[in-house]
Amino acid sequence: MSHSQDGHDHDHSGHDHVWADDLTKNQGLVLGALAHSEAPLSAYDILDRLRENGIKAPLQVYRALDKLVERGLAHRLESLNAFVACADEHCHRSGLIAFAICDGCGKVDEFADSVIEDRLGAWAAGTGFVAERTTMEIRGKCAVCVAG
Amino acid sequence: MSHSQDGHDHDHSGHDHVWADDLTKNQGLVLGALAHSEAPLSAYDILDRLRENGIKAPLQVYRALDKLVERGLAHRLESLNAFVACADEHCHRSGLIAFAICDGCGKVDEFADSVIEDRLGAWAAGTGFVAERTTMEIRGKCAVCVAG
DNA sequence: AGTTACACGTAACATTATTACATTTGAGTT
DNA sequence: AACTCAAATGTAATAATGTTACGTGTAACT
Repeated sequence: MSHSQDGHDHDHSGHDHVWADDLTKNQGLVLGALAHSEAPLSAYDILDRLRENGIKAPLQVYRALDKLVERGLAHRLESLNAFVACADEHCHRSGLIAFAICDGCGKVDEFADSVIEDRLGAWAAGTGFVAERTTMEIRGKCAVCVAG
Repeated sequence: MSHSQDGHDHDHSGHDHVWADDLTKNQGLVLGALAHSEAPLSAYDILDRLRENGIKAPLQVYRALDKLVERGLAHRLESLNAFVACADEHCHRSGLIAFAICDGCGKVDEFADSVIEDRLGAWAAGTGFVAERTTMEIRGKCAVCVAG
């Protein structure tokens, strides 16, 4: 069994990046699937890609995704009901992240904007609303798809 | 049959507001259901509330919702897979709208912020991304629920 | 009447997500 | 080593959300 839970995996594939050394087997598989995909994957997309790795039920995928999202290693795209690996190599994302999702090619661009964050903070301060999680998704076409 | 398609409805209920005079029967029913609800409703919530009005299948609800959202009379909350009536009386919402969703009481606050809109516009201009639709949803607790 | 566009009705189905319950694993403790 | 607790896993069944396909009704226009 490669990709074991003990963290002694020797990166046999030659190009897999080790994102974190304490992922469980299922979490590693799911994050791997996301990282190798150009576009976001639905939980069932992931399930289908990991059947040969022993993943058999949706719940296994959803549980892994929960943990990955919780740790910021993956993100959920609400407007797509799909998931992506975090684009930030070291996952030091400060706060609010915005996603630009191309409806042409499916690629997702991830960016942060502190001004927007401040603006939302100001609104929250004014109304007494306590924000716990905010999602921001722009749907449209990327430059490449607009040109083509 | 009240709420007929011909627009001659006389507001028999005494407190229903006429949002637009050219809604079809199903659209009127769906918008009415949303407008009378404190919290967002899922398509199936709406379906259940309108069974006695002759609505029998999900598709009838989804079709009406599509039109209402298209016209800005209702909004879809992606992070909830649910819908709300537009809070703006005259539906003159300029552009981007943000939603603050209270996970305590379920109420949704709707607001616009031109600075955020400008910021996103600047990002789009910089990358060549053409935005068609953007969703922004803050999940958390409203002042009332934080206090309680 | 013929044609077109749009809304509607109905059934079947596809996709996304969760509940319930049993089992295994790993880490720390005695 | 045996004990124990928390976390992760395995599996089946089911719930919730959304769509496809196909036929009908209705009003406007020609």
